[in-house]
Amino acid sequence: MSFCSCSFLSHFCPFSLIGVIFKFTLKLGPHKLNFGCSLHLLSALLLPNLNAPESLFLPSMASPSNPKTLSISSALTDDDDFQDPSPSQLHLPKPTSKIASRKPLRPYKNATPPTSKKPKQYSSHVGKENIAVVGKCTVDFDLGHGLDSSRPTKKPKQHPVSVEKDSLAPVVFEKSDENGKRLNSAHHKSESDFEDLDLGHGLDNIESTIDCCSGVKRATNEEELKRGYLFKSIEARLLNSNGGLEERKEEESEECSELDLLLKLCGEEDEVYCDALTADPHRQEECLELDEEYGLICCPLCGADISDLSGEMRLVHTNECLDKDETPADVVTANNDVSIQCPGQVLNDSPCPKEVVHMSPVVEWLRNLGLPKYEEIFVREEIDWDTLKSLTEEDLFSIGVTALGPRKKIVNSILELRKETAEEKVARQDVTKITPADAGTRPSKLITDYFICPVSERKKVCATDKAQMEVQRTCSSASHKRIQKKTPAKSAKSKDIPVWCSIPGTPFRVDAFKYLRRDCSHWFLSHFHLDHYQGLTKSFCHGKIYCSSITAKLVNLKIGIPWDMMQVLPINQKINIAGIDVTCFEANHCPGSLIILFEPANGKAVLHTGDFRFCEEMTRNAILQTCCIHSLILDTTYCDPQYDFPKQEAVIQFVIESIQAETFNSKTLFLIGSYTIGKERLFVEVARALQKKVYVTASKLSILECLGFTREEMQFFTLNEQESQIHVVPMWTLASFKRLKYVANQYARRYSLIVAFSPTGWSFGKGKKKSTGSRWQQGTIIRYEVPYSEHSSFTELKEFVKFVSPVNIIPSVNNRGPESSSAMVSRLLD
DNA sequence: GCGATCAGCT
DNA sequence: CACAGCTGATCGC
Repeated sequence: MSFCSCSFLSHFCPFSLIGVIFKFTLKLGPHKLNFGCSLHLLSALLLPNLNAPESLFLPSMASPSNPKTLSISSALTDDDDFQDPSPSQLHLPKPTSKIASRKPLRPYKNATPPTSKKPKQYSSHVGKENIAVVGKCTVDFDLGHGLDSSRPTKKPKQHPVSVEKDSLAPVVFEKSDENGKRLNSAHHKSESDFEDLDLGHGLDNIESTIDCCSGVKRATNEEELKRGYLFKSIEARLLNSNGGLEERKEEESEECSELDLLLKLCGEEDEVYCDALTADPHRQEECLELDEEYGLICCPLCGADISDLSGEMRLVHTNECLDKDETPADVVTANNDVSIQCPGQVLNDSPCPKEVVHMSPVVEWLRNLGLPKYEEIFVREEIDWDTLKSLTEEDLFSIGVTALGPRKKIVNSILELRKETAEEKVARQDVTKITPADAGTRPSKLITDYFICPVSERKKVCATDKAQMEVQRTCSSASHKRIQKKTPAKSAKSKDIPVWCSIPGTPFRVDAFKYLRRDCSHWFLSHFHLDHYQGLTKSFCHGKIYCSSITAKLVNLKIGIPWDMMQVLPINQKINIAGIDVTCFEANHCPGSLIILFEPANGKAVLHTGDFRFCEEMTRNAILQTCCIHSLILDTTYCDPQYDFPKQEAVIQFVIESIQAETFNSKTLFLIGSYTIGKERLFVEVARALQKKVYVTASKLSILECLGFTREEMQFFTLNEQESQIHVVPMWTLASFKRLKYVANQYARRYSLIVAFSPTGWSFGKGKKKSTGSRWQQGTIIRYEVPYSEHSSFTELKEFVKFVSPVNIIPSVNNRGPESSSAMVSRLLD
């Protein structure tokens, strides 16, 4: 059944010697791997002075339709045509290997949240210590220092460009009823409908490395924190240090200064106070009850009765009114009906909220801090907003807030309030200085921001500056639009929120921590990669963070966000958050990555893919099969036909075989690149196939412990670098030969050859060879770029779009505006 | 000195 | 180019 995979021969053998290939079957653990037997002999003869050709002759991607088939190029033919195998290529059955048919990794359900610590002086960066350990060096060398002087510039990945929804050419798909999958009327399923679905075919059944553990527990064993390397880690320092709570100062002061504008634009002094910050559904119910008690609440823009909406949904409603600009569009009303907004309606003419909802700002504030249990104490002690600001830690202790955590939290927040009060004064002075000309170009803020300012604060602001009336008059003509910020953006936080970070019809944001605002209290994090959680710090106080169990563990471990700020989202199970149905699916990107389905009351479901790699299992998911997606926020990282890289299995197989070909030489060191999280599957499968341990650093192990590997899988990792010649290292250490040489020097005594694997989809881009790997060599260092991608290939993107058949597609990567957006969408629909 | 942020780089 | 992230400079406290 097994056939020789001779591809790697060409790496090490002179052409003249590759003519004859003997075959043998090598048994390793559960796998049979077959290699040309001449390989070992020839390679041994040639080492260490390798003189290999540039190209690789490797098994091509297994055909999707027949994963058992590998296309193997002739040893004497440069495999430059991966995508279009030449007729001369042999098509042989794939060796019986678990890789292709193996069940993906299962999570280790009982994994204890790790408590990694590492000495600060050892390394200040995750992964950097790897090299130090690897090299057993006694000197502190830094691979990042001055190794490469020529550094090309790079644009930021995501430009915070606001893309108007309208500018994204809506794509209308034919709704197919094929296999009952997509029906025009299959909209907005009820809870019971979903209960009837066969979830057995959902992603629950997909075994994966990125499965979530349910029931996340807080780091339970405090003792573990204090032991060994875990104690002094950067993570520990993050956890232990006190963070400042400054980041909202500017926003707060702005909100309060601009609050007057809105109130005056409304032409009334009435107070509206909506609970916009709580993530607690009970609280929203309370808010609603209060509203009803006092009467109607209308949208200040369109005048619709929004009394029946929750505070959150009122925000959504009014934001959408603002977003609609002059284009008549649907607006969510209290009855979830669709109404037409009056074009050009200005605030001056807008009906204002008629009644006031009084809720103690102190109670509100406590709830926002996640400390509702102290409400009773504060009410009993008759602490009002002003008194609150003068409370000291001793005061808190004396009234019964004895627990250290909450007390500190309250003290920090009070300090912040004091600062805000001071800044409000400054802000008010600033407003008085704005000339009408300035005001016309003033930056904006959501009208809904005004709903969340505590009544007492608003009163204060209202009572002051008459000059604001001037500003209001100037602004009113454009007041139905978002006004520009009054000062140039200092940071991303004050920039416009990209369209792919907001979920239309909901008050939710996804991966939008760079754009923290007070108008949102539901922050979704699709996965734990820097470009998605950037802006999230341990001083985060803008509401609740929603993410997978694995992501929550990492957020807690690496950033220090307390568990009570996070809510773990279940997989394949619909839950209700702030009145909106939310269902999560595994994204097949990195461990813990999620695709999130939002089903707002307006019936326009939004599917946010986060970063994802489409796989066939997704098409078998009953919920995705039946739900009509209105907007698809899509990971368009590789939205270009040139990125048609192979399946992960094929690349894994290539790496396994490449390593296998060399393991006879005990003086070969294999390095596999990895991100903080990501690429785990590659080195786990290598370990499994070769039945060898892989060396990881303590820091990396602490992360791996979060990822839900089984006990069996965890045993593939070792902290003893002597125990394995396969080492997992940060990707950046493999970025250049210069760095690799540095590593090689550290290993000079033990290893005569370094073979590094850099797994990334970019190795398949323009000007790259279309193969499962490109091989580069300098002396005794061999560097493979293997197109192991955790994003969807272009083909997969097209398949996914076809499967989902959305009305709108919103590209979330490389989206620099309407032009690039529609170009990507067009490519996907071609 | 520390944390947060950003630009510049691979 | 960009994946994801490292590094040093700077700022504010």
